[in-house]
Amino acid sequence: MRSTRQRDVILEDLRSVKTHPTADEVYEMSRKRVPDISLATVYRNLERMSELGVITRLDLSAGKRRYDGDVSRHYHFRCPVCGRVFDLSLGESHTVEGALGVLRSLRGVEGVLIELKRVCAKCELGS
Amino acid sequence: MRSTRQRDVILEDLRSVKTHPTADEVYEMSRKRVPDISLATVYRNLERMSELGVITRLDLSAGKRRYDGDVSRHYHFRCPVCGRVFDLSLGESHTVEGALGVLRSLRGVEGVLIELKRVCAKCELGS
DNA sequence: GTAGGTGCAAATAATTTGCGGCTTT
DNA sequence: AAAGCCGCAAATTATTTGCACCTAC
Repeated sequence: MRSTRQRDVILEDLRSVKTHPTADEVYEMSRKRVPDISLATVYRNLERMSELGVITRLDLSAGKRRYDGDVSRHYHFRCPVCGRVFDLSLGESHTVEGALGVLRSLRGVEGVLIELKRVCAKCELGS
Repeated sequence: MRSTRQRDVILEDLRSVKTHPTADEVYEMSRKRVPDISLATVYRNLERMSELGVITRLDLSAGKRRYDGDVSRHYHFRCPVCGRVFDLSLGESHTVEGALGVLRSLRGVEGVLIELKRVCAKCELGS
């Protein structure tokens, strides 16, 4: 994958925020520095970079897909009302159970989704 | 909400399967008994019934929304490769932690998503 | 009788793709 | 120069909506 102005800006922009922007939101950010960038390019690059593991793709909303510039191991939760996606720290134990504890202890945010990145056997086995 | 042939068939069909069908899949099922049912009617009814709590709407895939005829308290997980959504029992402890234990103990299926049905404070507080 | 429901077709919304031209390497 | 990108516009996919007709209560 070679380096282009568009790709670099998209990645920088994605990494500069802690929200988990949609392709559209990244497009609006990147347009400020590369005014004639196209939405298709943003989609293509986000897709490409998530395939390569440079960024993370979040399929946590039914409507829009979101992206995360942080590829370190952590979980997310999403509010079913507003659709926002928040980071969830792993907690002291560094396990999912720990993350659930952190989630419960948060004042205000009660949490919605926890994401575990594994694949079911049916898929690993081929089809 | 009054009872119509279409609505009744949609609900029966949804309840008759343990997969978590998309609107499209429900449409294909219901068409067998009500050949001239329209996809719009299926969408409208699934949406309506999930608002009323008669069925559950699952926003677990980025692409398609899925529906569950089982409204009892339970969680789901989704394979990130094939997109299928499976039920996850709550386990002996009847808690999320219990469900995670069940998930881990399953041979083959290792799990992907856990869903907690709560809302974040920002939403409860108004906006 | 009428409020609510239905089918159809058109409209949105999110994402993907074909293609001719431009840029890295 | 060649492979890889890009912008644009058209195509797809999932879902929603407007409207005229229909039907359960």
